Amino acid sequence: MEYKFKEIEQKWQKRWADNGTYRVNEDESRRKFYVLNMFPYPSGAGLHVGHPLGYIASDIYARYKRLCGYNVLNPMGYDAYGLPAEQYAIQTGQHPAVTTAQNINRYREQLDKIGFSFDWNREVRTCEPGYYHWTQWAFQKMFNSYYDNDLNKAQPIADLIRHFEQKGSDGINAAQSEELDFTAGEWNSYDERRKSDILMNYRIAYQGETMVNWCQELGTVLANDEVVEGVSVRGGFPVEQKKMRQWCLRVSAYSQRLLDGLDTIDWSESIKETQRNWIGRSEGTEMVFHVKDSDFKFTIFTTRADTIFGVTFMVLAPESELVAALTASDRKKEVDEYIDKVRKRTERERIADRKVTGVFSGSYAINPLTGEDVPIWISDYVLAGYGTGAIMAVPAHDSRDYAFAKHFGLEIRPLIEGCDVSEESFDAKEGIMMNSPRPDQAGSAGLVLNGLTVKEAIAATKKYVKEHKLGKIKVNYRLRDAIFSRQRYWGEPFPVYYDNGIPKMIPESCLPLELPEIKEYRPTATGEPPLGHAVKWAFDTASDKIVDKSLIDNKTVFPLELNTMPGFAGSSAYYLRYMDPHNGKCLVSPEADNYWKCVDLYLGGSEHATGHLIYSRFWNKFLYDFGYSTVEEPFSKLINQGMIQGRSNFVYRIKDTNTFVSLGLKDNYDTTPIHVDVNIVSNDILDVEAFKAWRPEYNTADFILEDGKYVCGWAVEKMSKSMFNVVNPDVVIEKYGADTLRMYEMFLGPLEQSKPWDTNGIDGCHRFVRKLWNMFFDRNGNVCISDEEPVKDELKSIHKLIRKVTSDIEGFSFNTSVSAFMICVNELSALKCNKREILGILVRLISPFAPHISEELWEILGHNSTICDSNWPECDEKYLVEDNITYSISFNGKTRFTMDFPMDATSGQVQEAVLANDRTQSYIDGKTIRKVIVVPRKIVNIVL
RNA sequence: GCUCGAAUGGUGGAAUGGUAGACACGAGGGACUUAAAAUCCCUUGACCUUUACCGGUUGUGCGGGUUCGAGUCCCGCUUCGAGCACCA
Repeated sequence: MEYKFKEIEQKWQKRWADNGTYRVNEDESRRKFYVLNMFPYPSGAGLHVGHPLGYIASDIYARYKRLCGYNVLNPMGYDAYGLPAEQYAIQTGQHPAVTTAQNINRYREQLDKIGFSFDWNREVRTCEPGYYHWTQWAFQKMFNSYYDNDLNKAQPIADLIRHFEQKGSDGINAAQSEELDFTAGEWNSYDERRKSDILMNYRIAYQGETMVNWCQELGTVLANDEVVEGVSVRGGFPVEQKKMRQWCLRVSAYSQRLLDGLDTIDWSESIKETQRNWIGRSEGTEMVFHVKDSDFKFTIFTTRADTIFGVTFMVLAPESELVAALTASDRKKEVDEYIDKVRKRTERERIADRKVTGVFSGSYAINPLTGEDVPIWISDYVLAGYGTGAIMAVPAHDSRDYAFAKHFGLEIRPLIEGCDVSEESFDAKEGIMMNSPRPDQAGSAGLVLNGLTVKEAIAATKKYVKEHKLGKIKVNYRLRDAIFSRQRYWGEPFPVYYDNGIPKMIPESCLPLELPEIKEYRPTATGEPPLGHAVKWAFDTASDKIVDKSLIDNKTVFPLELNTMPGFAGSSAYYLRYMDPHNGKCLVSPEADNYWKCVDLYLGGSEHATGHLIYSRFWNKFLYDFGYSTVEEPFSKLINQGMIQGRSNFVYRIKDTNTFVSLGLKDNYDTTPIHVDVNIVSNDILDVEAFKAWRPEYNTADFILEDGKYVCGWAVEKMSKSMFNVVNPDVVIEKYGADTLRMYEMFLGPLEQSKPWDTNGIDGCHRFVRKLWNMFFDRNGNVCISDEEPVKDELKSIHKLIRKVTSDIEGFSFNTSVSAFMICVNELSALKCNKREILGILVRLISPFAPHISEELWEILGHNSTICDSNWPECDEKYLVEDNITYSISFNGKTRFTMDFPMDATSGQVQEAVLANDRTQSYIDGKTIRKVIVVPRKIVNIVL
């Protein structure tokens, strides 16, 4: 009988949907397993063949786990807020909600054809009020919390306020933007605005002044990669560095926990390393420097306290608040000019163009150990955002300080024996220290490091600094707080209103605050974000939501926050929402959360290593602190599937003609390669007629063929429209069916590796699927299943497969499973096996990979229930015992001959006493064999 | 510059330290067929030897090392890819 994949696949997809086969509920009597894919942003281009790779892999795992008896949660949804829909709206006026819904429908159509076991009943969309309710809720919780460094967790801000009222800032060890110092009396005397400002210093979601790339013309903040040479990429408008009040999340408070958590989860080492890098923990010393002839003092951060005797100048970041205080009056003009110049440059430009620049402030600091005067400079190689924005410069042992010193002719004082600093600095943290001032010298202050190793010297200096109260040991992190405001329309509105300019939360009972309709998606004429167009919304909603309408009498200021949240807001806790997606009372019920706990297997691209995967870990830790999430790390195992790249095809046009020459002959001509649509090329052979019809200009094209064919060239490139190398899964399914597509995507190569989509190999997988199908039918197309007892070889073949596929799936080695299926089907076909028992095992093993055909064949085998409700076959090792085992006998390292030794069928042991033990040395025959090395189940080398 | 990966036939890729190249594609040959499609069988790393069978040499980016035995482990390179990058 013919394998009609289209009918079979439609039949089963319909049946699964009608019967709710993949609906899942919390069931305390069964073990749970939570499989999750990073949900997609539904783009207008639809899915290409690379998108489903991870979904297929996770679906295989989910189906496998289900057959193993687990209650599997395998949900899918959409990250629906995003820039493309908004930009499309600006161009066309089409509401982003409309385009997004269209795109989602298209995605769903495409996904449904692939035969996933998603529980669509649990779908979430981040742009729906029922969903973003909980994004807004979490934001409010963060606003109402601070991070207690002693307890190492987030706490209600009310506790902090109570502390301020009773004791002021004394005894507070909280994550903060800057160090504040006030008494209870002072706090109680502050007005509301002052109190609000102070609390912002501690809140986990806070408003802060941050440096941003501001584009006046576009009316928005731009990311660094949207700015080139001081102008916006889009439009070419000038961009300036500007301090702006923005909502931020105090992610940095969680730095240490984010770092420690990495040791508890099963992620790839490379992605953990990326995150460690991003968090950037560095342990060092903060030291206080007094300013000469002044009461002023400032703090620097260094990891090389040992180099204190090599300090020959200090450097401040241009943005540092210290600059104004430390600039001498006669240097003010030059300093101002320098600062002005620096301000115009974006951070990116600063990094790209590393010319040494700087200016002398006119002030001197006093080295706390030697009492020496040290000139204070200002330069943009010091960053305001890291450490204290000020450094002690040791040109001999830091390459950046070295470059600066060389450029401005400052002293370079080496501290390590035998190092040569005439050409470059000696940065390595190794060697023996020298050049400390002698103990009897003025300024030695009793610390002599000479003769110590760098490591010892760092420790000694730290100890000294601590004992003499010159500073303290400090851990710094590179991780910055996340800027959480966007001047956009298509995002979650902030549940925030302003009362005389003081931000306040809309009552929780009034959430969600819904996004209004607007007519114009650009910023307003007055420079407000797009939501500024929704004047009525901004006032009326506020008055609806806030009981006291008298709060909004001042109509010169919008009472609602007009910024929206960034893309990562909605994707930070969606895995929790899937557990209980329709709950209107809370993000997730404690019962559901307690059952599903965390994601057991998370699949997604590695491009989210420093974005989503940090933010959602932070978000979850925050929720965990308040008991809203039961597990501290949300994703216990992470697999990063590789990207599927495009495989482009080229034709070669002879210059200035309309003649195209085949690949093998192109070197005889002067040709230009031209991308050709991969859909009219098959196995690199061009469909010449389709090519002529492709574009009008090729209508009259001539061809120089080889062997009667036009052979195209190829290259691996990103899959994109402009390369004409996009392959749509629908087209593949139309031609081969979903089961073949699924098999082939897995067969293509290791899951975590990037690889090009090469349509050439798909025939092999299709052939395999058909071969499987044909095993169930005789020559006349009638079902031909036998109830005879399986023979030994059949049992052996199928149990080998059980063992292989089980371990492959557990190890995410899906490509080798597909090979194993092919081998097994070939073996069984050769044996003309049509035994019901064997085939039943076979289709169950294949079902996670090719669910439709498996269901159909399962039915043909006479089962009433779906294959999803069957169980995973178990391997019985007794069928795998070899009859005999071959040993190679080596002589001086060369294989001389091989011998077969019989094996005991029940014990699996070799029936030769002399070979009974593993890896033993034995003497077989006093004359010739000296040593026997036994490798179990494999080969035995007998060295003569 | 730093960190992490990777390197195996014409191609995608297999190989708990134990017969390298499974499986698949492509290619070549053959069977069936009026023909095509489909299907099936054989060959397929390179080189040498042989009429043929048999047999041999060499071979996993490069150079060393450990081992009876290395694609695999260790040391030192080369190249490619990814990420971070003035982080004191």
